[in-house]
Amino acid sequence: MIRISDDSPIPIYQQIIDAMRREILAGVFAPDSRLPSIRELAIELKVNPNTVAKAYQEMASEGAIYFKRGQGAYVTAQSADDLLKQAKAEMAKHILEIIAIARSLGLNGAQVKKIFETLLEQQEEK
Amino acid sequence: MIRISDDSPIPIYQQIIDAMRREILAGVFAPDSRLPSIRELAIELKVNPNTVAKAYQEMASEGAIYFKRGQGAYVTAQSADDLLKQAKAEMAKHILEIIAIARSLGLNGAQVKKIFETLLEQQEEK
Amino acid sequence: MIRISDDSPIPIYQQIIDAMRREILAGVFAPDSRLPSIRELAIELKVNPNTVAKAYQEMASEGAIYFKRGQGAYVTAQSADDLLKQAKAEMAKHILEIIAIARSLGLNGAQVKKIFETLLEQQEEK
Amino acid sequence: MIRISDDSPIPIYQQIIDAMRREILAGVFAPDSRLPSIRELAIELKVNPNTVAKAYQEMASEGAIYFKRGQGAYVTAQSADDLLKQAKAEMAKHILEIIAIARSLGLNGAQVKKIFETLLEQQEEK
DNA sequence: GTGGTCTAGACCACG
DNA sequence: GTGGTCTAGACCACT
Repeated sequence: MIRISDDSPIPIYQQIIDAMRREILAGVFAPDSRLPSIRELAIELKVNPNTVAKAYQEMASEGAIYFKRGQGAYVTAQSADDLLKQAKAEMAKHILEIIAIARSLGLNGAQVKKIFETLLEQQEEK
Repeated sequence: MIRISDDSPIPIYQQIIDAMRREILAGVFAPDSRLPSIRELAIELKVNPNTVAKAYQEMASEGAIYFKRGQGAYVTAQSADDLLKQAKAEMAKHILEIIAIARSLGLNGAQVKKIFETLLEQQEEK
Repeated sequence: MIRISDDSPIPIYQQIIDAMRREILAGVFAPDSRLPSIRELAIELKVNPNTVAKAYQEMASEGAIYFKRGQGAYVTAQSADDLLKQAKAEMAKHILEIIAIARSLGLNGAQVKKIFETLLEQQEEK
Repeated sequence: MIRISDDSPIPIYQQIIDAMRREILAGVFAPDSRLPSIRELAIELKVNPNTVAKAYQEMASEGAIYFKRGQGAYVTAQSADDLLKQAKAEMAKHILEIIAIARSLGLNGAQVKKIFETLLEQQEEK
């Protein structure tokens, strides 16, 4: 199930994209399997169909899914592979940000690593 | 001094805040010292004065700086400490994001740590 | 026989019409000969019968085929001639499009001709 | 000026894209020059702003234009070059179609060429 | 039933 | 002023 946060700064259609990406990666939706229809998902998420359509459209233009006319949306075959690369790129971005902050604090790599490990442990306990 | 990226997804006012924070942390602006005026900074950064004003307002509401009527903006005394906390909070956010992505890929803590270290080394070489 | 592309931007019913036209022109279906039934063709093409029905309806309204009650669809007698005209009209449409594009590039007739010949040779080699 | 045909089968947002592409190619909009704002163009074309926004969004995702926050849309530097390639690709598609039709009629290359030239002359006289 | 297009109108962030 | 997001609701083509 997908949870949409209405008061998040992240646009709803982006939240849908993120959620679908994760489900595809997790294997919930196998390659060439059918995704929920725009209308179905819109009702389930209590969101306007246009918003879901925008999310699907975006994923289609990225090549992660494709449409069969009159039949709905399907997962692209190599979708999971591409998504994995994208996910890694995402993580790299965040690490870049962390490094930038660390530098402004005058921290070196070893210190950054330590902070990361500490936070990682804290998060994992939850 | 500060470089503003016009086509970054990060709002200009936010870029200004980030930059000022780093300069305060680095000691460029000491506690109770006067910051450049809105107009000066706007001209220097080739940016709309409203944008600089918004950045200063935001920082003032965070308590990092304060205004003296008719005299401009000054750095708050304990500002550096607060900024450090904020910086750590920022880093924590990014790490949270990384963990969230890693989990959607089904990775465990050890694997995440390894990826982080690898990426960290790659970035540091640059 | 006929190949239907499921992910083409061209509607399936249109693909069926195009294919049937070519087969009639090629003499596969002689005048007044019986076409495959809607159900048969639907099964053969792995397509919804409604889609084949739409294609046949469309062709019937163009006069290319006609229905005998309870007996199926038949090729119209002068159909081949009409189809030839239609085919030429189709080609004319495409040429019109090419000219429109060429004009927007500021090319004159001689230049368009040359481009066409070059591309034609390239395609024929395949 | 752009003319929008309301009863054309081509979507309005696509017509806008086509028109803008041609104007960029024709040099009406130079690289890094500002395009009319979404609202302006919407009023001029008597069309809903969302429709213009969709056209602009599409062009941006293709890399033909880019947005400066709060300032409007601008033409990408190498936009004209890319558009030229796209235009040639478009023409190639049409030629492919023509050849496919010609083959179903049993025509050879020389005959196709002749038909093309005849139609080209007819069109140019208009 | 499916998605695609379009309109109208609202609210928001950014400059 | 700029574009971005979202809703509501309509109509259409395709299967």
